[in-house]
Amino acid sequence: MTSRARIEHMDDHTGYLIIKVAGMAVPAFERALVPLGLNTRQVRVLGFLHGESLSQAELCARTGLDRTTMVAVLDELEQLGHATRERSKSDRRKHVVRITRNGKAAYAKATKKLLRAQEELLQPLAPAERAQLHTLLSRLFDASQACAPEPAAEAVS
Amino acid sequence: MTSRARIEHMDDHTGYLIIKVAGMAVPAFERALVPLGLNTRQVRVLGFLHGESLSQAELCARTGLDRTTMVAVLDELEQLGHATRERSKSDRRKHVVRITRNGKAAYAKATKKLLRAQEELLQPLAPAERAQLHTLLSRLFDASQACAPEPAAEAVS
DNA sequence: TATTGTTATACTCTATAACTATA
DNA sequence: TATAGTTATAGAGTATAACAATA
Repeated sequence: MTSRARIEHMDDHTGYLIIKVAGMAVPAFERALVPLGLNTRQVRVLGFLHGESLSQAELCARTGLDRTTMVAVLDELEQLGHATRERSKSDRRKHVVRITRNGKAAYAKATKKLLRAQEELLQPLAPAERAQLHTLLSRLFDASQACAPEPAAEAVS
Repeated sequence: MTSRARIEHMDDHTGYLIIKVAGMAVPAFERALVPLGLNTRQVRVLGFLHGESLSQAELCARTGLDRTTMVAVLDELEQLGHATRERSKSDRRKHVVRITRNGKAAYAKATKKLLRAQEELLQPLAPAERAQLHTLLSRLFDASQACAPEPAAEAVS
């Protein structure tokens, strides 16, 4: 070869491809929630409240959000009428965070919107390929989680 | 089942999985470059300068970076001795940005570090699966690019 | 002394607009 | 008038530390 090998842009690497596709997914999801007046972070938190009432610290542990950020998110959700805070009777330092009926309805709508956005994002792939992609990404994510086990968080009353 | 359908966390959706895996990849790549005193943005810009000299505006078009951000990145690269700026003779408004010998060496090292980081990230997957993942992600990305065609940028002197 | 939630602060990123010099 | 590069500035987002209440 007359020198100058084909230029290898880091943009072509699989790792960077992941980042670029995520860069498409993030705004797509945020856009999908705009009509509901919600953002993905709020919806994520609602998702963890769907089955059980948790303290703010426990919500932080599950979502990976900072506790100062969690204060802001819950302020927003409370103002929207999607969640409530009340002091725990067993440990008065803690707040029991509950999702409201409104919050559950909003979460259901949000899930539909997000699934539609995902549908659009994954449209170039056939169903079997989407399943493949899901499996491959799950394996990558699970492998990383195996290293850093999270301490089990219990529900509060 | 006694009501209460299985809770469907948005964290389990493929779209969100992409975001989470990207959330692992970004810091992994940044960490890989720390020993070289570089970040991914700088390396990306270097990658586009590898074959040809470009104006800042053309670099912006290719990388998608804002022109004010590009100023900062090139300030950094210039200070590191990895790139140079000089006024174009054909159009004195433009700067011809060139990668230096040092810059090429740094880019080569950075590429190795990034490939190793990617290797680690993709380790849970067999080679054939990595190729699959690459193909699937490429299809998603290419499909999105097909909508917004970029105007061809020419090299400068 | 440690933990829960809160507030205040600082720091980074990004986006916008305004300015200059050239065309 | 429009473009290339630069600078200044404001906003959002994030991270840190300090604080009050409770354990």
